[in-house]
Amino acid sequence: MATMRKGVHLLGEERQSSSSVQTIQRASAILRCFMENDTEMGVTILSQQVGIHKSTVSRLLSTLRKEGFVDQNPDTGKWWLGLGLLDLAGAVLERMDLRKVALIPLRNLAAQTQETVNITVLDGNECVNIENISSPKSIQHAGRLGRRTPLHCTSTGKAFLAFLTTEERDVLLSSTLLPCTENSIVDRRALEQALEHVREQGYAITHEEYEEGLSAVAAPIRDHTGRVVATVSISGPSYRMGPDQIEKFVEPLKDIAHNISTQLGYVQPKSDSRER
Amino acid sequence: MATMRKGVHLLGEERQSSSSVQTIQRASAILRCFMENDTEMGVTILSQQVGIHKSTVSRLLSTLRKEGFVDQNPDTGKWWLGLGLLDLAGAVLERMDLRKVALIPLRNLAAQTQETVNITVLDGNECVNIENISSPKSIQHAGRLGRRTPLHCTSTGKAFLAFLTTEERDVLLSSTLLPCTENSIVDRRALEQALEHVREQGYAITHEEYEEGLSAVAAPIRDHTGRVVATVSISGPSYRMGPDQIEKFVEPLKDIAHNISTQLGYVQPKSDSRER
DNA sequence: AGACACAGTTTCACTATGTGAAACAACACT
DNA sequence: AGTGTTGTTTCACATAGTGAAACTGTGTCT
Repeated sequence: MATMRKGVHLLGEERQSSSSVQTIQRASAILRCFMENDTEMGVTILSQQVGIHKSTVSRLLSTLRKEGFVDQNPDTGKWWLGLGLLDLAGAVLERMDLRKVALIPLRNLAAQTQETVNITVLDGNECVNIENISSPKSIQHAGRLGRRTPLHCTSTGKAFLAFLTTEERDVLLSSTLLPCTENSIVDRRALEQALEHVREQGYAITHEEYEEGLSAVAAPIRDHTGRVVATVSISGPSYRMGPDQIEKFVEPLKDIAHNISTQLGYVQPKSDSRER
Repeated sequence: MATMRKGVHLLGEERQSSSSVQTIQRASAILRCFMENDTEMGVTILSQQVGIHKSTVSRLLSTLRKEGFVDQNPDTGKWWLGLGLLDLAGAVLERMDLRKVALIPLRNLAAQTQETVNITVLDGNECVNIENISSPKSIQHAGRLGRRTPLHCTSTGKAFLAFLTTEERDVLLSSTLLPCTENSIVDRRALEQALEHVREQGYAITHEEYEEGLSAVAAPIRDHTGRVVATVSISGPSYRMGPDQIEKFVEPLKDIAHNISTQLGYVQPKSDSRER
């Protein structure tokens, strides 16, 4: 009673189906906490934020440091994510031939358009950025490695969704579509219509559906099985991405998507009168 | 007695100074195991490689998946590092202003030299690659994000070592210098001499000290305190990096290192007769 | 200086948490 | 059907992880 174990039982918080290891969940929560706050943090603050006793946080951090997942600033004593993470991420990236294949055409596209160019893949119901070449201009869409975006209100997301089966879409869009801006499509029916349009055109456009002032075009990349495995996108501030400008971007974008697809072994099906 | 807990006590394997959390060590070992083997792996193989019971490995993996650290190939059922790692790595990279500042000059350098260009920082007694622009040529030095290299036999390493205090060097070079090739400098005295040369020149060269056929030049980047916080390097196959070619690379390389340093707030100390 | 506040680490008793053996599934070849 | 191989789940057990409290270190008042 003097000792009342407060935070121990997380039973309340959605008991996982197949049993999970608490320590890893906690370590992960700490790492994620750094990401969310995007600053160095001390033990006490961390312990408050993640709801774990500070002595435990201290112990976890010191283990995570030994493993290279976090680092301690020798000046401030505060903690931050460690360079060991780069090593793991590098291994992930290395195994994606997609990335190697895309490198050269992507640089050309970036040079040509002077806007931010990204490659994304699908992970769960989000797009993940696996390659990012930022625009040289100072007003730019600042993408970054690993950044995740929702599917229903981004050009990349729509480029994925459009070429899935209806069943697959149903799974990915099972939760309600949250609006990100006032332009976001939140009605499932309207979305299906938009996707039909994407299929016809072979690329997807968004104007300020995800973020005010941000516009983008994306085209699908297919592998040898014909599946859409990734997307290329060009994104930038809306005032530089008007209809006429987008017009200019579309052809090079589709070309590059097709070029990369071909290198991945994709062969366009013998066209039945039009491209499909 | 029927149950004989075999692998439980790791006490033997170097008991950590301040107590460590076993579960995290194990999870980390699994992640690292993927990196070392550089392939998808099944539960059984993994359990053999890291010396943990397969049921435990299975449980750890399923937790790691929930946290996005690993992923299971739906076709093969085998495991591999997860895209969630990119997210964390992206956060690490994002906080390095160094990287933002270096971006444009680096691309120019890469375009100009047509060889692989890297930026590294120091982590423990290794260099870590935080930015890599690969050469467009098909025979190239393939750097990658997060890759670690030793200090004593790389141009980047020497560019760091040369500008540390003797005490700092003593710490970093406390273990014996292992030869990587027959050109590697393994004698501490000889290394000091080489470093003196680096200080005079303001850049470091290695010819096949780290890997047969690989040559590189590196220059130090300093921050506002004057400390060497990173290096830029150009690396490629030795046959394209002869003395005359290196000669051509040196000036642009030093320029860019200086350019980046200046952007980080470095002001060259009022030169006492020569640059120092 | 001395006293106080705050932040991080270590100790220690306690038991909840993670563990491994074994049973159970789920495939893949014969 | 039968046998081997690989992954998951169950379950009893005790180890490994936990949190309270004590301790250490550092900064900041008056």
